[in-house]
Amino acid sequence: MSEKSEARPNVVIFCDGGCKPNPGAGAWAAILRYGEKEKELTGGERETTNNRMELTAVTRALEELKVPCSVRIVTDSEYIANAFRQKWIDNWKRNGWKTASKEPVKNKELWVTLDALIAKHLVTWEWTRGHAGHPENERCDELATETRMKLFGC
Amino acid sequence: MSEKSEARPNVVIFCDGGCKPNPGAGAWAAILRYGEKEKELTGGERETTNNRMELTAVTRALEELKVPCSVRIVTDSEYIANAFRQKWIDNWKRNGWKTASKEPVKNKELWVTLDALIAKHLVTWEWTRGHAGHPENERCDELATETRMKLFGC
RNA sequence: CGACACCAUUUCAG
DNA sequence: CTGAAATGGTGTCG
Repeated sequence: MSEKSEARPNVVIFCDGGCKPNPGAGAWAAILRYGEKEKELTGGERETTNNRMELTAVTRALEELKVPCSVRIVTDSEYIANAFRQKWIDNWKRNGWKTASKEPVKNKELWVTLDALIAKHLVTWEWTRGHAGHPENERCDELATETRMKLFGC
Repeated sequence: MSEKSEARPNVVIFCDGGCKPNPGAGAWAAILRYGEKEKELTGGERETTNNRMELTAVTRALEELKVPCSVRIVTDSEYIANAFRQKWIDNWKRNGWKTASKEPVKNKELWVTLDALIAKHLVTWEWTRGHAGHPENERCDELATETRMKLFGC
């Protein structure tokens, strides 16, 4: 009910990423929804991991937003959702990007980029179980698979 | 070209196993080829799994060999082929028969038996995709199905 | 130890 | 085409 959030456009982002094999040829996809408008984004990399693709999907989607928004992000990656919902990332930043077991956090550059994008918006995270019939999640899955096949023939 | 391998008879083993339903009534079959000679083996169990039948097929075939041989084993089970080609079994032995995800390896007794048999021979593994027209693989498939029907009527 | 995701093969059912 | 079981692997975190 704050004046701040009322001023922001409401956007929903669905995203997914995959890799075949893992690690290997990967692809990602995202759907941005703003009112009646929808945009689909997708891309791939020849040598990557499943988690990097999941991170890339969110990041690329957020990069589309030109003004501060209220964003609901729907992902099936607990790796990503928990990093923000359970504040893992706050701990990482606090202690020099080390995990709870003192190992360096993987994919740090991607996390830093994502974290900076997140800061511009009012973000709520929603986790949905993969392959459980969620329409937009399944659409992203298909899109990413399609992209991977187009780009890498597998 | 080593004297060791020249001394060994050259044998080829084709094998397959199945289960209907899975788990349930299963059967296996193997073809041993040594020069012009061929022997067919088959058997079944009332309550088993697909993978146990695949393992049993190889094991029973190897048990026929009375002297150390050069053996080419042709299977459509990546479960079995990878256990040896990708050295899964070495890892299992190293860390107390736990899988990569710390679960106990299934069918351990069968693996141990098979591993001991393997050690007596010079074995090369060949994987062939199931139901892809490989004549001996299809023959084994037929044989096993026949056995399952004879023994369990299904 | 737990969780999620990604992937491979086989075996079946409809 | 749609399911599920039997088995394995990696990517990542608490």
